[in-house]
Amino acid sequence: MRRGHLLSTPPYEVETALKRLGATLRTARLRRNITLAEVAQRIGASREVVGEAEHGKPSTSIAIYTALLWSYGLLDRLASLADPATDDEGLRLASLRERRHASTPQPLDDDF
Amino acid sequence: MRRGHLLSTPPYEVETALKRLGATLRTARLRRNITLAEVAQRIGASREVVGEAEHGKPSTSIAIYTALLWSYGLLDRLASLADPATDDEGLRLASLRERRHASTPQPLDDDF
DNA sequence: ATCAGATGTCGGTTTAAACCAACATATAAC
DNA sequence: GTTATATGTTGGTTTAAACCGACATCTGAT
Repeated sequence: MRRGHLLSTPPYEVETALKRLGATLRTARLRRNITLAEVAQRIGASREVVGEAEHGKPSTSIAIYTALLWSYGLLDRLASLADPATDDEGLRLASLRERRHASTPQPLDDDF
Repeated sequence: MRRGHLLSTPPYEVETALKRLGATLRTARLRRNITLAEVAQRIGASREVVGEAEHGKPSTSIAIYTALLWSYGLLDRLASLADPATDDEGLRLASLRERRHASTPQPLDDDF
């Protein structure tokens, strides 16, 4: 590849976090006693990519990871990953100034 | 595309969760008063893909999302998304039987 | 050791992600 | 209004993700 280096060689912490996430996804699946092929079919993906997600492959789409969480009933935690209410650093900064000079053309449809 | 439908048309809950995640990532960035171009450069990606992540694009690689969390100091939460210790359903099942018939060829290197 | 099931891997095809540059639009400040 | 900055969008290129089939390997049980 050699274009953006992010996908091939992400920061070490990112790589590590993804490996851990993958391992937890594998544990969740095994506990539910289903195979790679079975979850793959459920979420509409191939068996290989699910295996890659469980290995924490960085270049795999977030849809795969998310669909796995969904199939295990663990989806609710995802959306609150960067939850503004618990983003301490962000809260500190927000209290100073919410934003100096930015543009938010479409209010980034918050209708969910 | 039309091959796997997951990337183009994920389950509604998945789509929604990703949009919410994207919105929180945008909030986190704005609070830190940095631009798309700036975070993009920091994490080694293009400005466009960061914008897409903030819109919750499902087909974007998890590396982008993860690197954003990392740059905001919010990475620690990711790995515990499917944390076996708090996977209630998984715990229930695990107490019954840890696994009937599976294979874990390489112990999925847990060295982190 | 054998057998069956699960997972890993390889080769080849299709599709599109990620990139880049340039331009369009929107917002904020003046 | 104008200007400056940020974000959105478009077109084109490169690279590889995701797919599929077949085969290899590993594990667990017999």
